[in-house]
Amino acid sequence: MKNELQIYNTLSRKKELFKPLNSPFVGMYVCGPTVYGDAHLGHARPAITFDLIYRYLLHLKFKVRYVRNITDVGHLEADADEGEDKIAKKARLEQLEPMEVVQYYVNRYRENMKQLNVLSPSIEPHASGHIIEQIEMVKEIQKKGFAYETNGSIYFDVEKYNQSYQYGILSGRKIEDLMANTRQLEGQDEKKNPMDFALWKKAQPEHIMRWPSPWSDGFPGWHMECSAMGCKYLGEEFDIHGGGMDLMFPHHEAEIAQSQIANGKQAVKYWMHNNMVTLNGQKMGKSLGNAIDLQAAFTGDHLLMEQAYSPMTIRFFILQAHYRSTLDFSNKALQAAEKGLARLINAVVTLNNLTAGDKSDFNVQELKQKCYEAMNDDFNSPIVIANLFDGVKWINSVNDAKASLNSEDLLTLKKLYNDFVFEILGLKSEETSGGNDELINGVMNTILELRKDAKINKNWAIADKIREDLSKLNIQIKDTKEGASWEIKE
RNA sequence: GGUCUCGUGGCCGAGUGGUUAGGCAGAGGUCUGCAAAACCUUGUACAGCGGUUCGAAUCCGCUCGAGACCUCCA
Repeated sequence: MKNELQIYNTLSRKKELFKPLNSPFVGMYVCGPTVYGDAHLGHARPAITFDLIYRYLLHLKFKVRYVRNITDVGHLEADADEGEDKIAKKARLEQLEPMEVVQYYVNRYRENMKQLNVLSPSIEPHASGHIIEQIEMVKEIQKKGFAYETNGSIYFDVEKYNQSYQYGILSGRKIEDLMANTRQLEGQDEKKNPMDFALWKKAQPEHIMRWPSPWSDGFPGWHMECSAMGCKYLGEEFDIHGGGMDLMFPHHEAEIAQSQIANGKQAVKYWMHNNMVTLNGQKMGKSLGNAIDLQAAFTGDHLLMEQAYSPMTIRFFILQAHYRSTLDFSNKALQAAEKGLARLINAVVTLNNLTAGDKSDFNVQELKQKCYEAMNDDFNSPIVIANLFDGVKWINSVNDAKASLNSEDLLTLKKLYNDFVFEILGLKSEETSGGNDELINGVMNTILELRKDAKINKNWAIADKIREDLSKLNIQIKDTKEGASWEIKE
């Protein structure tokens, strides 16, 4: 039973057996970034979560089309500048073309993703490149009678929708509660009901990003893009739709309603939502002003950062928590992740140098089974990692000649770690600085030779001076049975 | 205010009605000329109060506390 993949479906609020609509093909759509600023630690969460899922599905030999959009139009500012697009606002402030801003942040986002070893999705569609598809979808909804026009803007009639379907099934909301609780915002007077959402917005004169439509020169409402692009690239029905929990309502709820009306069916089979990264227990978010940019985390250049943390440390840190739990950021936690990751990676290096013995002292098959069971249980990466650490003890004891593995088990173990550590968890060993520099390597080898001679001659003063002076340069000498090696410390 | 989630040892973080999570830190040890590094061993836990049960940290109720969504948000 646990040999089959179970996925927690937000829609049903329980784990379900994963059965793709058209196995072995899998369609997966994940809400991507709005490119009006740099990605922060919070953005790394869905990126890494769905990268893990993508990698595991590929590992299971599914043929996955993974679509992750770039939102470059359509998000309205909440407070000031009513109706002004986030991208357009940023552009005006910086005197740039909107698409220049988009390109700039897309490039930086991709660079961050690459650093985190996040695989590129199969398709990364821009919302601005799919205006026609969005307009067509709005037309369809209008034709079915679930949209109405006010002053050139089109709104979705939630109340009417709720008469035939259930608005709020994903987030567990009831329309009566929504009626009673939706806040009064500017511009609401165009709507029949406060909870109605915009499908198309007429652009104000100063609004730069605008497109012609049957109703007005304007831009699509921000829920439209995912419905339109998901449908275009994955079909009217597809397997997985992911995103942050904060998108559940209203964004995903609106998507469900739009697609239901436009296509006459539920678009998504499995809804998956990752939880938030928190800082001191509070959600990290751009608008909350407590976000730490990924770049700042990588360089340590931030008030809250005690040191720099490598992209792999960040990745490992995120994978050490289950994707549906909140994850609290702290220097202590990051430092723990950094050391734990080093231990794991070192063990893999050790493993690859091990030689087989005649007998096996460990049950490698059982370990392998446990790793797959953990992944099959709704992608439980923390359990996978815990299992891998159990194996680290084995690896080290074999390395210390305190135990042995026969050739078959050793081969299985090597494949297991290669598969899980690198392919599935997507970790990679980060080359220690200087390791590729021929000049430094040559100099260091000479120095270590001299120190070795000094030690043979019991000239401890020289040996220790070399060690201490190098240490001041953040070069750490490691004496082992096999001789000395060196490493540049952070 | 409404809806929902969570509360695990010094820190992060899994999980389960009865059996060691794991990592980091701390302590002890091996190695070493001494260190460091590495490796080994290892204690401390399930917010509080009731209830169900042979047995609950795990199920139910209440209390307290934290958070998310209801508005842009990963």
